[in-house]
Amino acid sequence: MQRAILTVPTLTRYCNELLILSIIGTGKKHGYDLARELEEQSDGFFGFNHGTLYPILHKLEKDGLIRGSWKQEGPRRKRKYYSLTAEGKKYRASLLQQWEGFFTHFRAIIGETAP
Amino acid sequence: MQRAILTVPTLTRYCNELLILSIIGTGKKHGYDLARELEEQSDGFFGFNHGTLYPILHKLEKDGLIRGSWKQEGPRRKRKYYSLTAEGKKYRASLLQQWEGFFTHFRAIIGETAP
DNA sequence: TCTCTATATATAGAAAGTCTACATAACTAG
DNA sequence: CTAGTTATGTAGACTTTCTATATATAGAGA
Repeated sequence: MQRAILTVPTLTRYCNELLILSIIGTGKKHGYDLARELEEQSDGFFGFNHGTLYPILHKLEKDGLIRGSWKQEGPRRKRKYYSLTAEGKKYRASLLQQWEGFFTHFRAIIGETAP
Repeated sequence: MQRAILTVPTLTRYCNELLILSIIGTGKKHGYDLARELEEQSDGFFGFNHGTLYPILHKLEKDGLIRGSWKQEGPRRKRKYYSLTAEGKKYRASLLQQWEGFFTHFRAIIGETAP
């Protein structure tokens, strides 16, 4: 059997990427806004450190999965907005599929969570 | 809201612990056997490197979550068998609960996986 | 007997990735 | 005009896994 990319050791990284790609997928976002939306949508459960978020965004952009463009806003303020590329959409779909596999296998081993 | 311990950054570690505690929970196991069972039960999806597994077992033992005891087997062969302590059972239950919370929030953000 | 493979435990150092803290700057409300 | 929020970014510490190596027993096959 082919070993999944979403094994436990790489889990953190792929989960972060999936969260980011999913939120960007709902419309153009800049980094700071993205972190806030993640926190709001999860009732504070998830939260990116900025020192974690920005390097991941840079990496995703370098890999061609998202496209960033600076936008002048106000007289001096600039924000960098990101959107998914076609490759990014494919990548997100593959991560979702991997996630399903992970969840199924993981759940089978850890058992049910009845109280 | 109280921040969960099973956030994305700590996910890998807690997943590994949960897998280990779950398999040990089904009966006394030694390390090598544990790795094999994990691989078999997940159809090869999961697999521990030995360099990862043994340090985790030592840490869990040091923290009083599992108890290890050497057992003479054959004339010269020794194996170290592990079993869950009462504290380990509680810890596993808390990890399971955290996992549920994680999954619910994560799924809400990444959306459905329809093809 | 000898050799190769599997079983079994363990550790050292490399590699990957996140976290904390800091740096910079503009906007906003009082 | 000052304090807090918005906004992006980097450096270095820290945590954890991964790869590779070391050691030793058991069993199968030539």
